[in-house]
Parts: sequence; C-alpha cells; structure tokens
Amino acid sequence: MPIFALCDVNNFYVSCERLFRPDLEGKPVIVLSNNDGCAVARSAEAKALGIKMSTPRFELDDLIQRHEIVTFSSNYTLYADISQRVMTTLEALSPRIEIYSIDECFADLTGVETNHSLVEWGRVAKATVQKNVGMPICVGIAPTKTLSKLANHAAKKYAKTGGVVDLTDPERQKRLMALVDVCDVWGVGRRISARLQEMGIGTALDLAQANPKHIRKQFSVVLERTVLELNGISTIPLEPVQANKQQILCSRSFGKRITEFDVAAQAVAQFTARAAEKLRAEKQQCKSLTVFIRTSAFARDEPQHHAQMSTRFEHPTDDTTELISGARKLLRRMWKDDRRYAKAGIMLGEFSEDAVSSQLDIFSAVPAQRQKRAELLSALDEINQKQPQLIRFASQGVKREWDMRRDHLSPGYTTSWRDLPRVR
DNA sequence: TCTGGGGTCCTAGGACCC
DNA sequence: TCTGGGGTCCTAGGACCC
Repeated sequence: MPIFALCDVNNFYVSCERLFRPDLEGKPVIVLSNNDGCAVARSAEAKALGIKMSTPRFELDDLIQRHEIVTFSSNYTLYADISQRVMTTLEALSPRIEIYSIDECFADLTGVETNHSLVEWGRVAKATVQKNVGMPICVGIAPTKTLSKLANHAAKKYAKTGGVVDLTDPERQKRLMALVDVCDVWGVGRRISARLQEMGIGTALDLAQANPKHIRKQFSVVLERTVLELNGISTIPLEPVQANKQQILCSRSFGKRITEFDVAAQAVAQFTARAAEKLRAEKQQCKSLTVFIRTSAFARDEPQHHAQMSTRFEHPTDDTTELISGARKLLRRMWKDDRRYAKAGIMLGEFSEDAVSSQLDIFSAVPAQRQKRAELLSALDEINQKQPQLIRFASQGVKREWDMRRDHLSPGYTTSWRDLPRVR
C-alpha cells in the first residue's frame, strides 16, 4: 500500500512576503493577482476579517483602510525562487516527490513503517522547512492522494494537530470525512458539488459511500476515481518526473481597456515573445498558434466580443519572429474597432522535440540559416534570463500603455542584486 | 473606474471512412 | 427505388486544480 504525504505551505505568497518583512507577523496581509485584480493569498488575520479568496480588490478598499491591511502585488519571481528552496529541502527528506504546484508537493512515504514514524516524518519535514527556508508548512499523510489532501485540510484547520495529520487509520478517515463538506474534497468543484448536494450527498463520507459505478454514469470516470480514493484505493499514482507540457499559454488582462489595433498588436507580440521563450526553455517547437481577445464580461452594457483563432505552421517552429507575425495576422482578422478590449492571450500547441538541436548531433545538413537563427535566439534567451526583457522585438512596443498594474510590488529580494535586503 | 493566469483531463458530437 | 452502422479521429467546451 502506498503512503502519500501532502506538504503544502500555509498562505504561500503571504509567507514569502513576510519572510523579508518580519514586521508583518501578526498583521493582516493580502497578495493580489496579476493586474492587482483579486486577493489570491490572505494571512490568517486577513481571513479572520472575512476576506474570501478571489475577492476583487476594489471591493476591499474600505476594509483595507479600516484595518490597515498590508497589500502586495504578486511577485512571482520571488515566489518561484522560495518554492524551489522548499522543494529542494523536502526532496532531501524523501527521494521521491512530485511537485504538484508552486506551494505543494506529494512525497512518497512508502517504506516508512510504523504510524509513529509517519507522524514523526511529518514533524521533521515541517521543522526542517521552517528552519532552512523560513516557510510554515502543513503535512497530511494517507494511503491515497485524495485522502492526503483531506488530511492536510485537517492539519491546517485544527491547531491541536500541530500541522501534521496521519490519516492512515480507516476509522479516523471516516470520522474526518463525516465532518468535511463534499465541496472541500479534492476534485469536487462548484458545479459538481451543487449536483451532489441535490442528490443528498453533502459530506465527504456521503461521497465515499456512494456507488462508484453510479457516480461514473452520472458524472465521469474522474469522480469515480475520487470515490475509490476516498475509500483508500489509490488510483492516482505519484508522478515524480514532470511530463512535457502540451500547451503554453500567455495571457493578460490589460492595465486599461484597449481600443486601438496597434496597441493590442504590441501586447500580443509581447505575450508571443514570452511564450516562445518558455517554448525554447522546454526544448520544444510548436506547430499551432492560437490568439484570443475579449472584452470585459463585467461590462454588461457594452458590446461584447470574444474571439479566438488558430493557425498551423508548415514546419514546427520556436522562432519568435515567425510566431509574432502569425499572431498579428490572426489578431487582424478578429479585430473590431468599436470594442473596448480587456484581455488577450496566445497559446502554443502541438509540440515536437526541438528539431535543430536534436538534428545538430544526428545530421550535419541543417540549413545554415536555421542554425544561425537558433543561435541568435539562444543568445537572446541567455541575456534576457539575466535581465528580463532587456532585449525585445520592436513589435513589442516601447510605451506599453497596456501593461498590467502592479502598484504594490515588493523587491526581488532573492533574485536581483539591486534588491538584496540590507542588514543594518 | 477597478474583477488573475496557467495548466490538465474528459466528454459529446460531428466528420469521415469503409 | 432502395438510403446502415460501426469505428476512429478531431475539436470545442466544460470541469477541475492551484
């Protein structure tokens, strides 16, 4: 029987911001999404003030003033760096981990024998991450991923657990599941939970006791697996190696509404350049490109326009120039002059291994021009990695009036020499 | 006035083929 | 004049996750 430990950082983005601002300990803190749109991370104090996940910032203005809530724009460069430190620390404690998201991983504890040592493992992991990285984590331990998520949920919710819950005992599983709303089960979202409620399935235990075949018929094979997992039957294995991406997406809401084609084209060129960079970092090339634009769904009284168009390249490519020119053509065909666009994005798909670099070894007959091009792009990537966006394509624009809002950005404490914290 | 971004997987239904 | 059915592939859209 496998044993999974789900380790996840408490209020991750907030904890990252506090790491370099210990004065914020005990104070309400929130971190906003891109464009300073919504609250996506809240400290315990902010949660206690009733701030819900994804509340738009403008609805919080009052509360922020009244309670002196400290507000940050998201600083993904910082979070990604801290995340890596957390994962490296946990990897040293369990050779097999699966990095599941920026702030959590599943560790394989198979072989850690007794219950006593399972809890002990959790305590050690928690203490080590706290000591080495300064991040608070909780650990949930169980024979399936879904149950370990549930155990983690309990570890966070009940202080007396000390942040570590061992849910390997079936009786204990049942007792906890009876207390947990079905909507808090991993894999049960808003829609499905509403339908389950109608069927009289209100708790995790109700779902565990439902007939899996019936659930499959009514819903899908995915929810059937959830039922099995709640019963201690592991159906979702640990996947330590990250699979190659199947899609790369880059999209942004604009800092303000866009009504001019040229401005939108700059933004789309910018997204495309970024996506192409990610593509090359993955050592992949793409065959398809999709562009989408949309007006704001919140502006009910305005004429709406949601459009999406794709194109296919004859040969797989990772060339920013080619991609930008393809994206621009698609945008042109969709564009309507009389709309106020709120968001745009591009997607790359249908990947294949980077032909140039693999062919370099195998064949000598790579056209010189392609090879030159590849060298140029990799030089570009190398420079931009040191200082993001130092070199740009002209089509990405200079004024960048569409750029997102980031009014409360913290310094790049760990990734920029300029922002290194000073010790006085 | 202001409402995130980046992913994955599954399913239904249409197109197409024999 | 008669006018099937099954399999496969692809795509769009929906659901979920953090």
